[in-house]
Amino acid sequence: MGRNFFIRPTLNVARDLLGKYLVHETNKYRLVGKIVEVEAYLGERDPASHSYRGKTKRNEVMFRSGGYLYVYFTYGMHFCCNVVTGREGIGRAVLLRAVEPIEGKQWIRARRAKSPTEVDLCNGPAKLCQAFGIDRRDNGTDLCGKIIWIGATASDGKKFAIGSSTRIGISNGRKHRWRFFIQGNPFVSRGKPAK
DNA sequence: TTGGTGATGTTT
DNA sequence: AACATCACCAAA
Repeated sequence: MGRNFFIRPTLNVARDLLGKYLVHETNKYRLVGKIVEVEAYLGERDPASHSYRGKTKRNEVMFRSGGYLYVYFTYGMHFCCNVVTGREGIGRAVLLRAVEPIEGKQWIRARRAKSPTEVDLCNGPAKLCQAFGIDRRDNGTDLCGKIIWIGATASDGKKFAIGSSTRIGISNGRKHRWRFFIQGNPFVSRGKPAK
């Protein structure tokens, strides 16, 4: 997708990311996953967002213009990745929470050796990053480049129903239903929304 | 199937 | 001290 796809209201980008492909390509392999679950984080108006209190060294990438990858380290062992949205200067992004493996499954399985079944390979934000080999080195990657990008697919559009719920694993901003997923898709994480 | 907890490091 | 998580174990 081109830059203009990302420089739009965050909630629209979040819903439109569903059904699209996340691609990670190197000279060794090409990994592709269909995005089935995301969460929107709306910056200064969202107490659950990393950018709620303004720009820091950690969240600097969130304040770039749309179309960059914000990767953060969490819980002492995991990485999660976000698609930055909107104009430069506002810290908003969409967390990628789950994808359905499409291509390069041998590499994905190798990285996710602990995963007992196909659906457990990428059904969580940290699992997804582990499966796709995304870590702190990928923070700030331009998604309009040739290494990690978002691809349009045939399943784009209105061929599936979009479900929504409150976001998972947060303590502030619980009231907002800013988690979106492809309804009925088995590769959506089974994490329950926080009450 | 559900719920509790340890692992582990960065940020506040 | 909390944290945008995961894997493992025990209980029912």
